[in-house]
Amino acid sequence: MRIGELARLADVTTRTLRHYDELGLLTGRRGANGYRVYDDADLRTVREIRMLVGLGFALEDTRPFVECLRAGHERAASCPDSLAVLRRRIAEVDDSVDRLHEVRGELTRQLGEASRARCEFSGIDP
Amino acid sequence: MRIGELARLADVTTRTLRHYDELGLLTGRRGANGYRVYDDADLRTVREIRMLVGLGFALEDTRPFVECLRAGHERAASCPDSLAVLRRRIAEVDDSVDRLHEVRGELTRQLGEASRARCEFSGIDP
DNA sequence: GCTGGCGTTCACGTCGGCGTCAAGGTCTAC
DNA sequence: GTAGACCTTGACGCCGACGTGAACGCCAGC
Repeated sequence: MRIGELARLADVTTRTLRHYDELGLLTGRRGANGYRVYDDADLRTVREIRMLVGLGFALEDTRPFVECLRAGHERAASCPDSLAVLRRRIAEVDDSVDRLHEVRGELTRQLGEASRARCEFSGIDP
Repeated sequence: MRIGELARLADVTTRTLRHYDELGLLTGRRGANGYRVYDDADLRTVREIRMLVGLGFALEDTRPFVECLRAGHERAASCPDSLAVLRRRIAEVDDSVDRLHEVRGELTRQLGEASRARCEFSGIDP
């Protein structure tokens, strides 16, 4: 299939697929006329990339998964490099959640103090 | 005081202060020589901005707080607009935490499936 | 043969929050 | 009077993941 059809099937734009090509992430074959030619494996790969991006991975971090698929593995995450990136991402998410909890605490503290200040100003007892 | 001293006291760069000036966020007075002139209130404002940025606010979202201080209020968060932005940010944080929990669940699911796949491949019983 | 719908490459624009020059003006100390 | 430590504006660079448009090639159907 050509780039337009793959884009429709994978629900991305052709620009996105060309971008992946530029990055060497999804380097399809070329037809005699210079057109990019893709197959079902490429569709599978794009879907994998989009799933990972949806989980917060940078495109560069999806590379091990893509290569794992290209190596013939059923599951893109089953290669050592993929697993390492996966675990790293989990650690990042945990850190983010921790930081957000701290931030949330500080935000509510600020909200409470500001509300009290407004009540005093209005002469309202909290 | 001039821009360099304020930068030192607030632990930011002069570029940062000029950037705030460009945004109209911290428009100081000008001396006879064209130099920016700041006072203690400006220092307080910069510290407020940096604190808010540390809590994930965009610079534009700090504007209500800055204006609240300029209006003479003790607490930058005690004005209606500040409170609205504050509450909105709390909601954003809650959404982010929820999304990160979902992401974390999906990540561990992927990790589990990939590990099982590797064990089957190695002939190791999980 | 020509229109329309595909495809191609090149290359700049977007968003935020500055960093990092460059080219110059100002003020102080020696 | 001159070094150097401050200040000014202007303008491009950076990061990531594309959007957007220009200018062109290819091919099917009428």
